[in-house]
Parts: sequence; C-alpha cells; structure tokens
Amino acid sequence: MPELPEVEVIRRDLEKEVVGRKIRKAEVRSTKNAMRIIRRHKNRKDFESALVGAKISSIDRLGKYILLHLDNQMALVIHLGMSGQLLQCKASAAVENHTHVVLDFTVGGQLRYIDPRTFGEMFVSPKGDLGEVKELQKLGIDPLEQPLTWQYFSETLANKKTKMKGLLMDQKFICGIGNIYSDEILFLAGIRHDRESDSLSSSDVRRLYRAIHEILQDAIKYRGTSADDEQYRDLYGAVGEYSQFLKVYQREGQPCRRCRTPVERSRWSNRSTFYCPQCQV
DNA sequence: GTTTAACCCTGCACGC
DNA sequence: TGCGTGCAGGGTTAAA
Repeated sequence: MPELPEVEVIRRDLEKEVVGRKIRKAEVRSTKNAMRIIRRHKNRKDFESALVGAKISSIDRLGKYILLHLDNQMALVIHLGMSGQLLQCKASAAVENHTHVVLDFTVGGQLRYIDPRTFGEMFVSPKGDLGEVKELQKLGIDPLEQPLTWQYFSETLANKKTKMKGLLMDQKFICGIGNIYSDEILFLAGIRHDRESDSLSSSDVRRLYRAIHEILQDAIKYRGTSADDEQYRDLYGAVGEYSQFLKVYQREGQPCRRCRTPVERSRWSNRSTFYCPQCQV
C-alpha cells in the first residue's frame, strides 16, 4: 500500500517527467471497474473533457493524495488506495491488466493508472474548490511539508487516550502514515502499538517524534517499500528498496534485528500489527 | 471520545 | 487438474 514515502517518490518523479506536458487525450477505459476509479464523476466524458488540452503546471502532495495542477484552473486529484499505480510509458507499450485511465501527452508518451483492487480514485476539480473537498479538508499535519511542532505533537498525545498505532494512522492527526510505517516508527521508538497515548513519558514522546521523521525520510531515500504482498511500483515500474530495511513489518517469527526475540504479530482493528515484544514496551 | 465492524475488490491458498 | 470457497489487505465511515 502506498504511504507517504511512496507517494512522495511518485510526486518527485512526476515533477521531473510530466510537468510542462500537454494532455492530448484522456481515456477512461472500458474495464469492469473503471467507473469506480472516477466515482465522483457522473460519466467518462465529464472526467475526460476536463483534462484534454490542459498542460500540467505543477505537482503537489497532501498526505497520500497527489495533485496535478493544470493550466486550465483545474486539478487532477489522485489517491492510490491499496493497489493503485501510476506508470509512465511509451504509447506503444503493452497495456497491463487493470489499466483504468490513460493520459496521452502530445510529446512524452503516456501516464497510465493501474489498480487491481480499485480502492484508489481519481477526480478533477476546479482548483478554487479543492478547499471544499472534505477528504482534503480533514487531513492533519503532513510531517514532511509542514513543521510538526514539538508542542502540538506532545500536547495531542497527552490530551488523547487512544492506542498509539491508531493515532499514528489517524490521517486527521498526521497524514500519510499507514500500516507499514506505523509499525516501523513504533519499533524505532521502542513503543508498543497498544500503548495509550497519554501514558507516554517525555522521553518516549521525544523518541517517537524523531522516529517519525527518520523512518519517513529513510523510506523516501530508498524509494519506498514493496513488501511481499505489496504491489507498489514507482512511476517507471520498479519496486521500492526500503523493504530490505524493514525491522518488524511482515517479519512474524523472524528474530528481531536488535535483540533476536521473534517478532510477533497481532490483530488491531482487523489489521495486522508487527512488533518486538522485548524492544517495544 | 474511542473502538469496532463493514464495505469496497482481487488474488491467492486451500480443500474437495 | 479444476472448481468453489474463504480470507487477507488498507482507508473510510457509520454504528456501537
């Protein structure tokens, strides 16, 4: 599942590859679930006509959302969901299964949206209306883009009484962290997933604050994570290299890289959580 | 205020 | 071998 690091890698690559390109043709393909991807639009034409002829002027990221700003005062908003992928390729390249949307540039090939599980979505909105998109409105602090102040961070933890894993994954608090990186951040900070936020000492909070930045920056450096069952691929179809540095995620039964205790897995709100019972307290 | 469960869909593992 | 069934997976949201 693409989380903040993967989405940021894609954003940076899009900035290099598609800014300045003009969309010659936009096609919502006739796949079984293509309409699910553009579910906010009433029909294909409504989506396609907003894009044709526009030039991409800049790329933004808000949490796990990618925003392609267009020179026609519209913005193309993309959320990759669980299995969404943006692929830059030549127009002549074979079309992969589950390719739902294709943007054809006047120069520079195509940008394709592929999504087997169709949890992702794309929509076009007037730039002036982006502030009214409720999913974007509710997003909390983006730890890379906005300064996550020590005061806000520690006060929020102290004022809530919720389990740490849930809080880290709460997009209204900090946006961009999902299941993989919440496990890795909590391991690095030495904090269990089920610790309640108001039980953290000031040194716990300090370690956690550092771990958020360190893990996310490292994951971006290695171009994200493509874990065993993850289908994440970058803009060029390559897997992320951070998988080899994972300390706990999907390492159930394997020795902890720090203390050799077998990594455990538990269920939290129907999600798998991986942790070291020795290093995390 | 917080937690839980259901929903969305596909691919894979497993059993017959 | 082939088919059918059940479940995992994450974000969101409604319900508890």
